[in-house]
Amino acid sequence: MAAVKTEDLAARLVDEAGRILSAEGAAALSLRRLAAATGTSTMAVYTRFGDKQGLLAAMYRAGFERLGAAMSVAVDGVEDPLSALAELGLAYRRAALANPHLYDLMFGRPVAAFEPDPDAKQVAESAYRPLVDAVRRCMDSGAMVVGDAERVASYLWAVTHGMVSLDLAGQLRGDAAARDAAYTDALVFSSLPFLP
Amino acid sequence: MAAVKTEDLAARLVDEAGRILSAEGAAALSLRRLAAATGTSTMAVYTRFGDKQGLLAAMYRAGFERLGAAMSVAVDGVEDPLSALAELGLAYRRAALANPHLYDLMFGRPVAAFEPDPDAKQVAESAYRPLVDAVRRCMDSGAMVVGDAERVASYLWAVTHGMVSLDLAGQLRGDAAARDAAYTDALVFSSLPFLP
DNA sequence: TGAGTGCGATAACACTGTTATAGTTCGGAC
DNA sequence: GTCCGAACTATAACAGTGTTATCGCACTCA
Repeated sequence: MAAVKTEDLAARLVDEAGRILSAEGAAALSLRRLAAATGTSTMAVYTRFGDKQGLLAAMYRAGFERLGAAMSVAVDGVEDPLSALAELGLAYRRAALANPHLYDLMFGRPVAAFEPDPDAKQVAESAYRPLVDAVRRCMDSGAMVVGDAERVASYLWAVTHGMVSLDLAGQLRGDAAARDAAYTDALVFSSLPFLP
Repeated sequence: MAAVKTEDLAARLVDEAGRILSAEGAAALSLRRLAAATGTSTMAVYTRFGDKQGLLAAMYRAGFERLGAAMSVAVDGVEDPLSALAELGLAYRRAALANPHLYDLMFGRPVAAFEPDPDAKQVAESAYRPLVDAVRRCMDSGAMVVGDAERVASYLWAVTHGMVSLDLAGQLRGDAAARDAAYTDALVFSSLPFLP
């Protein structure tokens, strides 16, 4: 028994923790529960991640890595720069709605004032990179007025994040179809100030 | 001793809980701590609010009531409809930055998957009303293209909320002044699509 | 004055994250 | 083959959490 490499155990802990978080929320994610589900003891978390915060930080990193990957895939092969921008927006919402609790961990403080360490924030930056690149492509191709790409990207991100966040908090009225439509409208509105 | 009416005790519990939440975050808000600070026992929370969720719901309500009041005051006496809209946006951010943890409670799920009950959401709606009114005034006065005021207000709210939320999560780069500027820029950008 | 009733204080229960201790297992050296 | 050393893990204990049952007090009303 115990034919599991230690490297795999760390990954399995993060995976299983993500599963519990997605399925039952932050309140259900206890170390005893996680240890039982992974077939080990709570000490595994402490030797691997230091404490629960370390585990959450690893989940935070994994979440942004997956988000960044999903965003990259979304624009892969899309020629038209404005279409690529729209695809990014749609992919962002899709990822958030597919795993709301993980989204909470990444963009809120669902558990005990968890503060990501600086190098974890670097990973968050990398998920933001495809958006900046897409905006820059729009400017280079003349689809957008030339300006500060970072600033524009930051604004576009705030719009998508705001819509998704209000949606998840139950603050947007209307059924699912109406909220879908409101989101695509928001994508259009957000880019209008920067079109030539 | 004990010259405190029961009505006052409920209010004092909510007040003191808000103080602890603002000062030290959600992790520090325990019932024993709250009871000690208020000079009573944990049972007071259970007889008044049922359980901790009930206390959080009361705080949620109080937060939105204060937010709505702050928004109403912000537009009070402002004649120009577009200026009123801008004042609302600034007041919103001011309120959020003044009490980030309460903002988390209202727009996220900082503690144990707390779900506000429907009538508490009604209070949240009332805080949203001044914004819809301001948009409608813009449309009536010709400062904005006539359209669905609720939909436009929802979009404007998403922009402000998105900017504030990313700011609080530490996802916006730049110093305080730069983030202030980015916010006022965002207020301008957000209204551009609806100007005549 | 006395009965009744609602409310708060106390203490216990099951749970949480964390840590100290002890045991187990695995690798390599003689 | 045997033994040592060093990780790692399981177990159990500690302080703290939300919650609840029990008990006693105080206040109200007849």
